[in-house]
Amino acid sequence: MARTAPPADFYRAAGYCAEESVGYLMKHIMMSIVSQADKRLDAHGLTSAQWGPLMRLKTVDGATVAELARWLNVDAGAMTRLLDRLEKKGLCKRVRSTEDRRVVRVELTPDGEAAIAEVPAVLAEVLNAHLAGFSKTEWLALRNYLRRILETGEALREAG
Amino acid sequence: MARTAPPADFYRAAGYCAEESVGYLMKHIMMSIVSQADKRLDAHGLTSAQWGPLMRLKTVDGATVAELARWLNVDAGAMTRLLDRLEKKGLCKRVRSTEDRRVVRVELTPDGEAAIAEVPAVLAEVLNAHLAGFSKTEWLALRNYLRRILETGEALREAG
DNA sequence: TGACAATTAATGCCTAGGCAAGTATATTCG
DNA sequence: CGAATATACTTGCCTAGGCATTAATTGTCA
Repeated sequence: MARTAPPADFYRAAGYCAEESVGYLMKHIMMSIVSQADKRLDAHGLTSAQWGPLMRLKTVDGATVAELARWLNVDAGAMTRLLDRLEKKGLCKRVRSTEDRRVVRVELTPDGEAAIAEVPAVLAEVLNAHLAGFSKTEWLALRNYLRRILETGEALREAG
Repeated sequence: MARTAPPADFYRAAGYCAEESVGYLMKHIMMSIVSQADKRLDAHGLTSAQWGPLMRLKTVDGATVAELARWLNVDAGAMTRLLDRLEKKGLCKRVRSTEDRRVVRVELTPDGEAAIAEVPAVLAEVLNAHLAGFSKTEWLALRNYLRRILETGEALREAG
């Protein structure tokens, strides 16, 4: 395992200011992105939480509940209930596996495929709108920063 | 109103890849930060959603429900229920205003003040841990990028 | 083989947010 | 003054996630 860098020293308990925290900024950016995407996806009968598993099913049809939950980094119970709602709307269906009878495979229905048709366009549009004014160099730098933070966060979780 | 830059052109519907999206990256970074902070704040009986209003009350004691909701960018109904839970735990109390009887002022109790004593240290620690390996220049650049995106997002909301 | 452990899904109970409708109070204007 | 309007919560109903427990099934190993 690669040795990890020591923690940074940018924030301190005394005089901590929310508006200067990258956490505060990212939280509010995400709220903006999600609400914009929700507004546009509402017309297709989807919420921002629902297109995730459907999009995953588009590339990995027959994925299991556990796989979807891991992929989206959510609880298995939450995924069960999310699939309940999607199945009730007829966008996917569950099929008990015959090889391993514990496993449930999830399949996209034609209605489900239709529902997610516009999702990539909506996401691209919303992201591009939020990145107005960014040069390609800046965008790449931002993406690298974010990737590094995410890797550090994953290392933190593994370290406990 | 300042003229806004045209949307960027970094993402496209065809071949859209979640892992390359700054939205996906920020979402998972926030999940990591929140879960780390939650783990540490659990010892003080707080959740990540609960320290927000309490910290705001520390600087603006007697803030109204509407002010707290605006500050945290959440629904007024959600704030009402969050305060229900905080009040039940004895961390704050509601006082009906006498000047304007529609208004409810929220005040921090001694238990509430004690509960948030460690919050700034926890937040600083979690953020610094996630920023391990960042130079001060990189951190400032990241913060600027995030601020610009947030401003663009707010302009989008106002524009509708 | 048979007890034990591990895995998969599902369920109950909790916190939590969005939206819409309702209630109480305050303000504005004819 | 009095009706219309606006504001400040509150509540109900929905989606949504975390944690703990349970049931069914599979794998392991003595």
